[in-house]
Amino acid sequence: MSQTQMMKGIIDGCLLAIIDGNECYGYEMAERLGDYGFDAVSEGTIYPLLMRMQREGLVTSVRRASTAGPQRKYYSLTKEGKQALAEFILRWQQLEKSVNAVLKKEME
Amino acid sequence: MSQTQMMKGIIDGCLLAIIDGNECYGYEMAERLGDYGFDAVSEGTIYPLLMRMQREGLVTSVRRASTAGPQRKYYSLTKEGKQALAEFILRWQQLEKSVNAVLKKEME
DNA sequence: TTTCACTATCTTGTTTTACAAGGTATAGGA
DNA sequence: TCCTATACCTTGTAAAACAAGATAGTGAAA
Repeated sequence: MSQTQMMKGIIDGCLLAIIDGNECYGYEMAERLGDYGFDAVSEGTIYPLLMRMQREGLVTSVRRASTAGPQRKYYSLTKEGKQALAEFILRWQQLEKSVNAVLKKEME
Repeated sequence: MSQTQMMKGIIDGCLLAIIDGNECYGYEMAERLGDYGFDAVSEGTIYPLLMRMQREGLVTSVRRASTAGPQRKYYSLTKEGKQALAEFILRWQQLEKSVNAVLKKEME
């Protein structure tokens, strides 16, 4: 069991939350997740995820010049994306509750 | 994003916790997870997981007769299994902290 | 001036996960 | 006798997360 495996499906929601807070681009999202305490999330994970979420209509993107390198692709949430984020939060809270219930009940 | 995807890698740890609490068999673990608030976890998920964990030396099993059906396969944790459980708990707590940090910081 | 480090995106191929669906078999009750 | 609940397992599928590496722009040091 790696940290990796526990991440599945959760990064999506966290990306939505970050984008909702403020228009953001992939490279920065990876850094931010690191700041929040996640194991370094690889770009090979983030970019395909962002592209999938765009395909699904949860986010839109615009390219903008950077002062320090190639163009950035800034993402924003659509109405569907905001909805998906709200649903993610509910599911996360339910999951948190369930796992903690198992750990608490079984660990004493 | 389905509930499913958020589960990845977490069921393992919960099964270890359940087994640690008390010797248990697969069919019952599925029921218990349901009781703890998880979406019904399919047997197609649980049995392969248990077999993998046995292959990895985290659990051992013994067959015992049941009063109400075919033989049950009771699982117990090995020393390695207890170790894996302890590691899971740490990783879970770290994950919980990180996700909540993202949600809190970005949602205000 | 060329080379290095950092910034930034994307692709390919692999491993693993979770599951749906279905198979097998035992026991007890209607 | 047949149904339901109990109990285990297998096969095939879709998707997730990543490692590794390709591509390219910028600026600063050497």
